[in-house]
Amino acid sequence: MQHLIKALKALSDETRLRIMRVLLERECCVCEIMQALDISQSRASRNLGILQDAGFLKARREGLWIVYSIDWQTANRYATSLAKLVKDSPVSNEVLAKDKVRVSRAVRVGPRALHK
Amino acid sequence: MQHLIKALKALSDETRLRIMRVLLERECCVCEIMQALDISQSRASRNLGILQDAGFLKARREGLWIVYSIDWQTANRYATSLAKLVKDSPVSNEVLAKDKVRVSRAVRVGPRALHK
DNA sequence: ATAATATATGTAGATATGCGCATATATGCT
DNA sequence: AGCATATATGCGCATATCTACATATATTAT
Repeated sequence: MQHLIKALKALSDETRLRIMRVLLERECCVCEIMQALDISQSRASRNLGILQDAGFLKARREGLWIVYSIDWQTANRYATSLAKLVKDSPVSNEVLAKDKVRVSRAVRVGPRALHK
Repeated sequence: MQHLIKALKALSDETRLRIMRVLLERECCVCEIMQALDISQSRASRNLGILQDAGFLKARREGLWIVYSIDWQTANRYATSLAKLVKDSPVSNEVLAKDKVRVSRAVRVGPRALHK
């Protein structure tokens, strides 16, 4: 039951749902998530970490960057079900729409270059 | 997005997941939930209220009792999807097993009779 | 080795959540 | 009306959560 609770808790947050929606578009490094959601570096990193810990995301390093993406092979089966649910939920939302536009323009340029 | 968050938050709590599991067995009044989970009256009532507010449960009055059950016709479509997810999640768990036994023995006798 | 850069994390403060206790509310009975 | 019973809710407290700021860690290039 704890795995389910962990997955549910991880998802019950606006920032993290936004991250999930963005990562359903395409994989991103931390700095691209910052740009997509227009949030701080620590906020992006921490929330990505929470989603990963709950089994939603996997990460790989590419030089200085760490690229996060949705883990459809995760050990936490609840995470997969919930990720599907999010994917198939047609939410028309102002915030999500903006995120989508920004992620399409996001580039792999770090926080320093974004002076944040 | 707020409806989804509300539903997810409502479910990400052990007490409320236990309540959902019990109500998947059969409808219950507050005092039966108290017995099934072995929790206090205010705790049972409050958590039932949270689940109802999130769209998971419906309630009807029967004399002094208020009977809660899972609302499969709820206005919150996310609640339906999530309720199905919970229903189809085969969790073998000590706590849930005990709840199941206790709810099978629970009777419509109020808090007063349970001296709580 | 040093510097530059991207990401992770310790800390503190603000806010949210969950619970028990006491009390309010609603219904049914006499 | 008055009383008994079942449920809801105001309140206070303990704990959890979220964020920004500052700093630590890891990688790459010189």
